Amino acid sequence: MKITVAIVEDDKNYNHALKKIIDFQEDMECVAQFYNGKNALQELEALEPDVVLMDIQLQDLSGIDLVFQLTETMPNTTFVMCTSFEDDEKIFSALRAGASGYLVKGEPMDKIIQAIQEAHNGGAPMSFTIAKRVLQHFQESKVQIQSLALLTVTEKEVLELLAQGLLYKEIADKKCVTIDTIKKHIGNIYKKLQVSNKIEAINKFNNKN
Amino acid sequence: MKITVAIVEDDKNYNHALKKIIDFQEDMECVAQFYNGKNALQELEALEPDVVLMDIQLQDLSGIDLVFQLTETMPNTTFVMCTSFEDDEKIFSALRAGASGYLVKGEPMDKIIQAIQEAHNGGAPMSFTIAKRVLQHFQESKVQIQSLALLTVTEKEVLELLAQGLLYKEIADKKCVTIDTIKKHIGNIYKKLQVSNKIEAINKFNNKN
DNA sequence: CAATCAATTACCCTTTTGGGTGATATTTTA
DNA sequence: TAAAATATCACCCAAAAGGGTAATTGATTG
Repeated sequence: MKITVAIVEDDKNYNHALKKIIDFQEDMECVAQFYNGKNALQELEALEPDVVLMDIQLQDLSGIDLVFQLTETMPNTTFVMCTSFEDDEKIFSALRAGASGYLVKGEPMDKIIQAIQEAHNGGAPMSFTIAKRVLQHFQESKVQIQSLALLTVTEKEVLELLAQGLLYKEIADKKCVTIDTIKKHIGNIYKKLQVSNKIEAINKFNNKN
Repeated sequence: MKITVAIVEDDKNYNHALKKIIDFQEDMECVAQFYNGKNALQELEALEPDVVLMDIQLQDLSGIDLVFQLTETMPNTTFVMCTSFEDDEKIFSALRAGASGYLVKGEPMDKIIQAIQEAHNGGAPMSFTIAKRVLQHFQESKVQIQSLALLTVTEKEVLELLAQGLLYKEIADKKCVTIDTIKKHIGNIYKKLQVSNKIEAINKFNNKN
């Protein structure tokens, strides 16, 4: 069985080039080409391709929104984003929307073929630069982790519970101490983290900011 | 210039096998082998290898803690984790600690060589299964995004500001409305998200939980 | 051994939140 | 067009959060 592939890409030349190289493969077949988001949204569901190569910036719709909707109704299809520029937020929105892979254009054609196969096998093909961004996303939290190291064990436990949305009273009950003790701990936490309310503290805890 | 590589791995056989294959490469050289964390911690800094292959579970220390400390003092060294099993939490702690790559053992040797090169070139080599886990991590948030779709544009803006740690008053000023309006919006947000305080709302917004 | 740190409790006070009700103008939708 | 949703403002009230001071106990550390 050939892997069926659909292309959603408004650059006609690139779209055609992709089709050519896909059809050239023995184990692949390009079953549809779309040049805008609207048509893709209407017709893709009926086609049920194995893999969709999706441009991120279409004129009419955002490829990310498209993926967000289509992954709901097409559980057996995997989506690989293709984009000419890498914007941090775009990468993460696309991954959250349900994309299985993320390639930058200009990737050599054999890499794209390899990515289609990898995506179809349940993998997560990512371009060199994209994988690096994803890594950096995790490492940004390191600074926060270090500031959390200032906290005592009890303070960390309290902050953890606070981050879960518990009230002072509830934390006090859970730890079997009075609410005043919890207030004191939280006051100390705020001083150490140099914040002045729950949310700022929790943002540090959750390595946001 | 050869890429200098150090190995921290308590399985002697695997450690030796890695050294052999690395030294076999024309552009690489294994400059040190460690069989426990303590020695590695003491000696790695002086060696300044380009790449360290680090086992996650050493008998004496956690490879993750080791990476956390060493990345501080060795900014020019990249760390690639090697592990025999993939535990979600371990993966993300390792990445947060500063690892640049993450391989599962049993990866063919040529993949490991390729990973060393990729890591040294600033990339983020990850085994197939690891990359997939990382992807899934992002996609877990999709449910939350959908519940946020219930909110109106204004409500989303208010929630965004709330999540940044602004007070009602500050949000009101920024949007040039009264604090009562903001209170009303926030009340509506809580009803729609079925929560009863800031933190629960923000946790949904930040796709935690 | 003295000093510091950690955890605990208490009491004071103000500000911030959250929930309720009600009203008005505008826009969207059925 | 009538009904529903949205955005706006107001007032009331109670609960929760945050900041200050002070004191006790136990553990750790210089």
